[in-house]
Amino acid sequence: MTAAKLTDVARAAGASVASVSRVLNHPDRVSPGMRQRVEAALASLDYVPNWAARGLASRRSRTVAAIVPTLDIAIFAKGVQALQARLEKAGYTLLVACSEYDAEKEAREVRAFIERGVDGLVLTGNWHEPEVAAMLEVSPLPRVHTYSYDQGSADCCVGIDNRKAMQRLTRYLLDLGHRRFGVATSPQRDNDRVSARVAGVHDALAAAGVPLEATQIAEVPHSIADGSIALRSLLDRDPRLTAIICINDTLAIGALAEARERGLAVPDALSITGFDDLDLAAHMAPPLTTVRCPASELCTLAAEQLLARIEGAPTVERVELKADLIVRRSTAVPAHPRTLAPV
Amino acid sequence: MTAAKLTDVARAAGASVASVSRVLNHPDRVSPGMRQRVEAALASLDYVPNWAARGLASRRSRTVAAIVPTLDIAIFAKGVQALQARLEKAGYTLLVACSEYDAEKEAREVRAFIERGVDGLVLTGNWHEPEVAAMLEVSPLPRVHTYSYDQGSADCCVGIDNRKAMQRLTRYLLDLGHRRFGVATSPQRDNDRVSARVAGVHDALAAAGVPLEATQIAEVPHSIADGSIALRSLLDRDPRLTAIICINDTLAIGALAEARERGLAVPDALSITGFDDLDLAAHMAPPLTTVRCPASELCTLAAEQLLARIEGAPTVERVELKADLIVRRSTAVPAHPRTLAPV
DNA sequence: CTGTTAGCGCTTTCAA
DNA sequence: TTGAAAGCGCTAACAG
Repeated sequence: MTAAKLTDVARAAGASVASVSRVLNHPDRVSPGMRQRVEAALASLDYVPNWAARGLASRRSRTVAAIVPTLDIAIFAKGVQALQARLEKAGYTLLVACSEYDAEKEAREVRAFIERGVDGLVLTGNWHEPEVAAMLEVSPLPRVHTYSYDQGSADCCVGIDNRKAMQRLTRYLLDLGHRRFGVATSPQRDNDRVSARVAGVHDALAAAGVPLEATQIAEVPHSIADGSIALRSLLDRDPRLTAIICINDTLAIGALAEARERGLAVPDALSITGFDDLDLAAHMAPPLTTVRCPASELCTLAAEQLLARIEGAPTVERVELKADLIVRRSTAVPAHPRTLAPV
Repeated sequence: MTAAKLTDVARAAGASVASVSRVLNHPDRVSPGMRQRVEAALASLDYVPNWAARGLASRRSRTVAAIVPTLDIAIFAKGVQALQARLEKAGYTLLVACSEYDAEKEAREVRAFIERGVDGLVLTGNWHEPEVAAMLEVSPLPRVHTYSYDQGSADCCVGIDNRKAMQRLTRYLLDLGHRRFGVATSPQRDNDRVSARVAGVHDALAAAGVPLEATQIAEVPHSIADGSIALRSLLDRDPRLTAIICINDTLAIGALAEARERGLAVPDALSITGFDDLDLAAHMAPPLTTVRCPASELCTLAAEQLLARIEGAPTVERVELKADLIVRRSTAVPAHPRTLAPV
């Protein structure tokens, strides 16, 4: 027994395929009697629409694609989860791909999704290979950039102001009395979130007249272990550091582990901060001071913006979510604050 | 300028649409000269195939769907990541949905994906709503069940033997001298991985003649905080517990945090174990004793099995991966071992 | 090796 | 309100 198609339903209901199609897509344009007969036939035949045929005829796929760097970082996994949930509610399905922080791979994936005929695209960050913009120029597609808010973005973006948030965090550390900082970061290249965060540190430090040498910055990959490595190299270069700013919680967790390993008490001997506020952050030993990146809300909003655009909303909205500073117990007044003029 | 279609390319290349289609799909069945001309035309026209049309005509979507409970648990996010990577390599795209541990929602999603015309389905676990089997009976679809290995499964499954692994872990604890256990688990209902793990604990304990009352089992939801709650209720009911078996690392991390909160030294005063071996596990304080669930390998393999089945491999393979016990520093000999006959 | 052609299953004018 | 019919863009017989 092969799957029933529209003609079968039409025959069973004593109607035309057009009418059946109508009760499926525009039930209001059909008389109640007809609707009833057709619905009965639909049900009795276990009718299942063919997506490809529908897509071909209607030139819409009811599919949205998201490209994130990786799903192996909770903040993105959580975002995809939220995206999927919201999109599903609207009858859309979500395609996912990972760029692995490779701008060229991202561009290839964008191309593949365009071919694939998706109705919309969710991208991570505002910076992409120029080729991406070019492709989207040729086949204009509703799209939204997520996670970072960029006032100047030509497209719709919903995210946080990473730079500002990091300025705030740095200032908090400065206020605590810290003057010797180390920063542990993932590669800044092609990553506007990360580079904005590092810029935020520079901003705040420069404003306070506190120097930050190149040797006080460790750029490492993305794993927890890399956080440990970063702390190690930072401390090896300058054991007098009193505060380590990690550009995300993952790195911070690694740094915390390394500090423990070295017998360095956090926060008494060393303050460590993260960024993102993963569920984990609150459960570390000690609980991590960090900045909350509201991934779920952010992506839910992004999905809504995208949906609106797909259904024809003309405006390009840029939405900034706030990124609160969450002070917990991984930060404190430095053990031996150098006596300096207040900032 | 609207997108070029096959007929345009054919005209430009002075060939028939069939030939163009051939160089696209079966380049080997075409003469080199023809291929060259067509490829030139393809390139000069920036030809992009229409996925829906292709799917409709070929009755294949080159799309695979995966349903996982959530992406908010690293082990699943990592699996989806691996799935996507392997599938992408084979020219397939991945659709993702989350069941949120709701068997009925999972069934609805299966239905939606069948409608959607996916070529294959990746499911989590071996247990599903009966309706799922029924639907897959009606529209037979290559599918693979992941994470748990079940000898008796009628379908292809690739996973670990959760029960056996947990028996092993429990025996290890028993050998250490523990006799008073608590187990922290997520809901067992509709979840064969979890229930198998709990069964494994029962097996090993029963074999050793060590009792496990209902009060020694705390069933909580899935978050880290729930792990803390579980430990709290377990200890409140019986402060003499010396070992807490958490059915996954997430719960264990919560338990660890709670132990710390209560001033209970791990492992000296209390041993705690996890399951999964998330990246995190090794970086906890103390590093977590756990069982490794090789999510990436597992899902890569699952993707390959599925691909093989889609391309026509007839056999149903069941693949068991080994789940190693990873002993770290969250477990030790109990502080006050009761003197009992050796197990 | 190449071209002709008949669909794939559905949506959507256009008439009735 | 309903139906007939013309595609949507592509693949895969089939014939040459």
